[in-house]
Amino acid sequence: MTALTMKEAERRLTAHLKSKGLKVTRQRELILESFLKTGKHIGVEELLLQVRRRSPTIGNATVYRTMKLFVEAGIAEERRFSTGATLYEAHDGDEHHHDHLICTSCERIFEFENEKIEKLQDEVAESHGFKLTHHKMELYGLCRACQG
Amino acid sequence: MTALTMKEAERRLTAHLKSKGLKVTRQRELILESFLKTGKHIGVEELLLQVRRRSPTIGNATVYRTMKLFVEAGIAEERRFSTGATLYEAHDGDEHHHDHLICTSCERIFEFENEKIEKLQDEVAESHGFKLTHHKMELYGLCRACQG
DNA sequence: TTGATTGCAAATAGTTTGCAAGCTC
DNA sequence: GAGCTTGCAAACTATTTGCAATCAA
Repeated sequence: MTALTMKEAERRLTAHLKSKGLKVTRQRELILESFLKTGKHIGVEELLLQVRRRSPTIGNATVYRTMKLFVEAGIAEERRFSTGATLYEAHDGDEHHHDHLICTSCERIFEFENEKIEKLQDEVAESHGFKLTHHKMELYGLCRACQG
Repeated sequence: MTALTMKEAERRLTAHLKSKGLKVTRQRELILESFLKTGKHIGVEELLLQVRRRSPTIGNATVYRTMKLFVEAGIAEERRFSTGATLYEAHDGDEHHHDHLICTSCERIFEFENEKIEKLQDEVAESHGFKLTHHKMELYGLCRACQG
């Protein structure tokens, strides 16, 4: 899984902004940096805290708006797990899709890839006449550490 | 996929209530009836409308509380699709789990079962040391009718 | 009777929106 | 300078909670 680099992310962002007549702002760059730095599955609240360390007056609306922009720009993906709040993760953009294992006790989230499952999903979709665009698979249970 | 009958649902509900020292009330029975009658994937708001036709003063909090109870009693399952609000569906309770195909255009939801996928999921979980309790799989795309 | 339950209203969590002031191009 | 953006506060949506009155066992 190739990680999304800052360089590549900036490229996508500026391209997207330009194509929409939007602007590069200090806030957008700050949020992008914090977002990429903080790794997997970050929520708006946590991201806001990160960003405010460097720019204390930033508003939460800005972060919400910016994360949507990142999704449109192909930088971030939105995830809504059972736990309520929306989390974002960096969108690497290669063909390898990954899914999630979620511990219902400690709430930690692990990732996995499985090509066989992906293939079966395609088959299922096809047999129902569906043209698939994306999917979500989440396995819930107890992780090793929480099985006591 | 055996449908959940009213009789079976009532049995599960009274059993659950008894085991917890809770009570059978008019509201709980009304909500149960409306819930089972209305078929797949109903949200609290819609359910509330149904129930209020027969008992106009029922409060939404009661419906929320009752649906949680139904989940605990093994009568209902909670589903959070990408579309925001939580939907409930009847929990048949046999071993066959089903997943969803969701049309991103008309928002219709189709169901499917696939044992091979389930088996692979178990393998994945095991290889990560997880003890699985449940899962969610949603395939998004265009249904036959929406492919033009 | 007694404790669970209800309806209501107020509270909360997460997110969105309106707007005047401030930036970016 | 034009118009996009921001921060703030208020609005909104979905859900939860406190509480006095009511109901089931």
